[in-house]
Amino acid sequence: MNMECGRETTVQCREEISLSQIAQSGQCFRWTEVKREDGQYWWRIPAFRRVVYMRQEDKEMGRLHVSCSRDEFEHVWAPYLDWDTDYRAIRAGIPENDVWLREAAEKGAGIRILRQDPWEMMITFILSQRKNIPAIRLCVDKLCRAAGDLLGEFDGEEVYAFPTPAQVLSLRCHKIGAGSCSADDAGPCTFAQKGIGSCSLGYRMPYVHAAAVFAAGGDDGGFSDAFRELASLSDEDLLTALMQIKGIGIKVASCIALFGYHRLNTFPVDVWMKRALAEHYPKDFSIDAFSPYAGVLQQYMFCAQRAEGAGRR
DNA sequence: ACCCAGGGCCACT
DNA sequence: AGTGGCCATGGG
Repeated sequence: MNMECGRETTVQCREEISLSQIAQSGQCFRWTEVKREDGQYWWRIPAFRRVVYMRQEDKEMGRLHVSCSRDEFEHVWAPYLDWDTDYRAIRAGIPENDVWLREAAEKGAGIRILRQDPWEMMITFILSQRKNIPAIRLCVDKLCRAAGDLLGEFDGEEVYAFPTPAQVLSLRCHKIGAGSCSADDAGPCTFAQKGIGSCSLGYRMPYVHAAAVFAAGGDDGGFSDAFRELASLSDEDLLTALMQIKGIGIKVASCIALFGYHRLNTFPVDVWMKRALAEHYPKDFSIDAFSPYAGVLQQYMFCAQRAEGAGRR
């Protein structure tokens, strides 16, 4: 019996699933790989105001060891991992003649589209713009430490929940408001007080503020009606509604829809996707060919293109 | 020092 | 309706 872990459960997926591939797929920015007291490397995953550990052996593409009860896994983490979606069937639908994509999909067969918190995805991808992935991780971590609730101490470090809209607004940094602010503004600045500058938000600070204003609502620090209604919109209407928020353009809106609302046919086009399309597809190619799971295929493409790029640079 | 990053806004045509 | 400069910050 492992006293530290409390419990450990082994679960078996019916198809491939790879924690390391998911961690590298650019959709989650808070996973941390840690060596625990049992000598094993685990992914420490904070989400939904909880923390769970997961690991798997090298050749166990479908088996997971998790640090929670079977009941919690089934109700919280299996949905998070999109446990029941048939990704093999999705890969089987890739056009026969698209050899590059078929190869990319086989290499990335363990990727899942996580069902993450929509609000967290909204803020995360707003601040992702013009940042590389390590910088996004750093920025999200700073924001959680500055504004989120302490969940506890894990592996010798404090882990914080992702802040609520009200908590983001409560930062009251003089730079976060929409209006300009002179350097001698003596107003409160929680960011500075905590010694973390401005959470590295940079010019995205008013965008984060605008999203928090949109999402904040209710007297209980919950979400606004406008925010809650997003979930019921069609894919197209969801993108349009998201883009009404200053700082959310088509790419960020697509990421929010794909990773926060599990709209598997939305196809975020970033610099990597532009390279992939330029290098592997004809100029007049239409991504309609990727329907109805364009978003899943996009993740295979994203990982494959980044792997190619890493070799050249 | 240099270039780049899971872009978007705004002022120009 | 398209296009280019600009934005602030950290990694490689």
